[in-house]
Amino acid sequence: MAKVKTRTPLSIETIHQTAFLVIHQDGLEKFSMRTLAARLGVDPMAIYHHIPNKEALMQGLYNIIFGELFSPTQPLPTQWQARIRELAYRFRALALKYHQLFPSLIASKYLAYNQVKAIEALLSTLLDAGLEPTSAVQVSDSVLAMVTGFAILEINELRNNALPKNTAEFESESEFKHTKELLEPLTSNTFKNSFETGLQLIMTGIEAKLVTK
Amino acid sequence: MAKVKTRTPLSIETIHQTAFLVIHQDGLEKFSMRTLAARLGVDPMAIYHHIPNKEALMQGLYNIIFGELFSPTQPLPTQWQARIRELAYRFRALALKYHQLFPSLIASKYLAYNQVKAIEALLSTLLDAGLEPTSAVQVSDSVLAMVTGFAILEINELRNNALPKNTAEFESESEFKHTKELLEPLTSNTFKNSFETGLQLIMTGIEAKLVTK
DNA sequence: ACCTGAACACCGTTCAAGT
DNA sequence: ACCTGAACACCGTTCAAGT
Repeated sequence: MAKVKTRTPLSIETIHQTAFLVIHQDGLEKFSMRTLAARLGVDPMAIYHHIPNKEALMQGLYNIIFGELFSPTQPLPTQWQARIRELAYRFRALALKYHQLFPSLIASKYLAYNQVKAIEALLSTLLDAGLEPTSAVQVSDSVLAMVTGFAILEINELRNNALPKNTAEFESESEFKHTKELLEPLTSNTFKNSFETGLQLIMTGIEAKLVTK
Repeated sequence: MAKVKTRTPLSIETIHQTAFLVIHQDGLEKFSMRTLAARLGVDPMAIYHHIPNKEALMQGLYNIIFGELFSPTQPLPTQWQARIRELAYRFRALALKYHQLFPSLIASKYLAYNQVKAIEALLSTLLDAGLEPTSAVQVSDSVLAMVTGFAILEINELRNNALPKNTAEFESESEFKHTKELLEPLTSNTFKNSFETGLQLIMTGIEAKLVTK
């Protein structure tokens, strides 16, 4: 007679799944091997049977996140400009969806397998567009840098602190002369607008590169 | 008669200075309030008399780092293109100099005062170039995003893992068709080259924006 | 094969006390 | 005003043991 109290055995999938849950609900600060184990209803050390250490667990999460870039339901456009835009916007969407995890993901020293796949997709597209291999690598780095930078800018809502709420106080103690004309655009402009502008700057630059070739 | 054993009293400056030393020598992982106190020859709690918590200490370090952007010995160029390039390259130089600290600096939710000053310098320059305020903000965000992204790319030497050392193995298990023509540029191209290319892409884009205005 | 429990070597920080 | 020391509530991880 089989035991009734047989719990579903701990699997790497449930570990990942529960980790996403804990991080999303309680934030990355509250997330630890011990809080994760508690949520799993398991001894902290049980997790180590499926994963060598916390760093490996995090890398697994990062890889799952980037796997979503290639959801088969939505194929990438064929035109190279549209492909690059689509990849960039998918990256941004992931950054916002997993905003708790993204800053640490970005700071990570390693690339997950699905991140490499994303870079390959970028490189392929740029080669198809007609760039030389060396140019393609450099432009790919540039696109990657920009979307990465925008991710943390947007997640941390930086630049919202770039100018103070109290304009008068600021003007008195700063040599910055453009506060008045910039206060309105700085507060009203969204990061999505900036992201779009940044993408356009790069696309214009690429097209100029293709013409002068 | 004054005591002989009077040590130089702990100051915020020596705390910062020693923190930079410890982090540079032993890495950010080894850095803690306790290891810092040990290096200062002081009880861990002595530090808390000069600083509210570790987060504030880190913010202080970040602010000092960005203070170096405005070293009075080297004034910024007057021409707007040269100014932006100079600011970008100074940012990159700081990222490489303080590579141990930069990933956590970038992931930080707050902007240090001198970071705000740097953004102001960028914005001023773009207004001087002739951009509308709204455009200036969006382009400033783009430049900031790109240099920020390149900082972590270069520090973590990412993209070096983008393609495997073993080409044969890779080709067999991947749909990626461009390995051969990209292997050479991917290994030989430096991030400095990519940084320069990224900057050119943006500058070209800005100039196109100014013409069509 | 999978999980547990005690233990180790750490953290940041509070709080009461010393000079 | 400045520093100390014990203590609290945590970490990630090793190691020996249990089923």
